[in-house]
Amino acid sequence: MKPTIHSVAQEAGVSISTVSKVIHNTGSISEQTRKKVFQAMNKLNYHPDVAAASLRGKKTKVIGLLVPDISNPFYAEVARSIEDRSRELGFNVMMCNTDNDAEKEKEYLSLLTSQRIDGIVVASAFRSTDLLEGLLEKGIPIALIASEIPKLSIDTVTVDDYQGGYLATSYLLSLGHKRIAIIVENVRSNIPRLEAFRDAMEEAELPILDGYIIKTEAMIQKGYEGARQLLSLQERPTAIFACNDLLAAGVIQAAKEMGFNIPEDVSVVGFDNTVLSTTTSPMLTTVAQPVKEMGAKVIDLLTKEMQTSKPYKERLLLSPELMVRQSTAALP
Amino acid sequence: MKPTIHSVAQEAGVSISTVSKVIHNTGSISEQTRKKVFQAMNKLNYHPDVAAASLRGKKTKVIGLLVPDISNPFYAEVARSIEDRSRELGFNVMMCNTDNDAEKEKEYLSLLTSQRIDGIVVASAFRSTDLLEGLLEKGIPIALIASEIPKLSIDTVTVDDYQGGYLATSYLLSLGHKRIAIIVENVRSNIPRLEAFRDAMEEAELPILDGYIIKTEAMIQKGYEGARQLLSLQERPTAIFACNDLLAAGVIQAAKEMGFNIPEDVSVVGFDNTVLSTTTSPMLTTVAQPVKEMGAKVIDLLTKEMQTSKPYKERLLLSPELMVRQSTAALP
DNA sequence: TTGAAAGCGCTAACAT
DNA sequence: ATGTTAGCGCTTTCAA
Repeated sequence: MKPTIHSVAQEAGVSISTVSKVIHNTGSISEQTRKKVFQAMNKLNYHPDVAAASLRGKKTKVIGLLVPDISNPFYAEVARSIEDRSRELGFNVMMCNTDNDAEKEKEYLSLLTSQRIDGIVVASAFRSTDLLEGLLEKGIPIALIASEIPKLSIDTVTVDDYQGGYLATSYLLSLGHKRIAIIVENVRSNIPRLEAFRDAMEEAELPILDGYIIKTEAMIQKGYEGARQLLSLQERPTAIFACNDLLAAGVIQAAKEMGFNIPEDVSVVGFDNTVLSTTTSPMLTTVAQPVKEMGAKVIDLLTKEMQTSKPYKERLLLSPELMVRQSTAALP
Repeated sequence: MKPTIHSVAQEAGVSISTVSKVIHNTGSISEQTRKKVFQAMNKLNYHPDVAAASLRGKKTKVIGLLVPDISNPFYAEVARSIEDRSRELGFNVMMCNTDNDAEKEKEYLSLLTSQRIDGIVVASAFRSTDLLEGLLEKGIPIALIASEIPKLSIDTVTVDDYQGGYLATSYLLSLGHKRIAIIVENVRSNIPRLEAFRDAMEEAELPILDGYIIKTEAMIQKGYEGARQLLSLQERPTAIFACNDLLAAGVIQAAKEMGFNIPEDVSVVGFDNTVLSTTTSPMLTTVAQPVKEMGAKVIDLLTKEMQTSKPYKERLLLSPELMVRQSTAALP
């Protein structure tokens, strides 16, 4: 039998409330009693039952995490940083993969709310926001990471996507490229990246040619297909900005397969700075998101929210950094 | 206020036990009452509180997952497959990163046991096994995936590591390679891979040269260092078997940097068939683990164990498959 | 400084 | 077919 607070009390020859006080360091107990209780806990290898404690209004020390897909290296790194910080603060993380699918998002949300979790971190797209709104109204602490929902007042941590897109585009521009194409993922975070691309091109008084903007999903295969399409164009681009590393990896594959050299014939820039960016060949020039900091920050915001529901929400935009590697070169 | 079984009962004008019966479809209730209750649940948007239910001896529907590092693509894929199957069966997954560190393993185990989880899946190394033994004795369902502890009687799902190692080595042998080196990770699962390597070499009556066996950790950087070491040898290997894709990616980097062509000068074989194996250039020949099946199987074993503690444990060895890509070639 | 007792939301045995 | 009731392990007044 698992030891309970009763068995500990019995073993120590005190009442259960005394044991509870010792555990939580509340009330006042004599040094002697405290020692007895600790001994009993050790002897029985007692661990308080969090479920029972949470029934009495305490917290569960569990945080729900909704990601599109943990096997996507970017989200794996996000998850890691979140779990690290959570553990430091004594929280466990419940992992949910939504595939950005509205049905799954809904299912998980209901699953999580019946699990009495203390808060939710969302990295999933949530194209339908009413569900989140509902939880927000109920006062369940929620925070967003690497995804934004502008119309909702909600704690958010993202990289500055606009700045990232601008960084990537203007770097290609500075290299002398004029025919630059972009492959974006069809999610909210990519909108500012595309916008920055447009702005940078306009500032440089350069046109975005027909068919130079491709919207697709975050898969290597999709990047591959997009690149084949772009590189088959009459006027093919000399540089491609792929809005995440997965897409960029596909672009590199396609370009090589079609006989183009990287970076001599085509420059490629990615986004995220995942492991992939160091295993492609040439290694990928990419926009780095400060994932460690983002994960830590989002948990800090969430736990702050759990303590006292703040009247205002915070929106953190961390700065991206361009990692120049070998997939980009000056136009000859 | 969160609705409780009481509020539902009141709303529906019945007793709480009737509501409970409706929820669990037990006892007998009239169609009419059932409908009333469902309506009330919907109206209040009621979700049963799992914590409270679990207090009464029911299950928590939570599975703990211990992986070394979720940001390692292999474990990310393992985690994904585990979560998928868990969700199908109505379980949530609590994610824990141990870094194969004994301290963290211990901490998480104690954290998980006080969380009243229904079972634990372990992919972490657990060099010290007494902790697991303790849980096993307590009757907590545990299952291992992609890691083995031969001396413990415990449900286990792994790829046939010996066969995988044999597959890789004999493929290189069949290509005419004679000077083959190996880089292994210093964990249990790699022991049979190394053993198979030795056996295959012996059967081919080929020696394993001095310094041709390198033991290290699963990091790109370590693979890189290992390869630099190997390729600097007087008698350098013509083929390198890296016991996971991360190491193999490092090997490819080092080889290229030193001016060797792959596969012309050096053949490289990896293990795991993660995303990385398709983003390296050339793409990596590697031993594929059937991750989807492994994840599903381990959850099936675990849930079976949760229902009735079987007197015997199962050990599943799934077959690996060699994925031949472009990093290997016949010796000229 | 300590202990008794009420109840958190729920299930299940037992009554009706 | 439906309701009453006794806890599950714990926290937290309140009383001693």
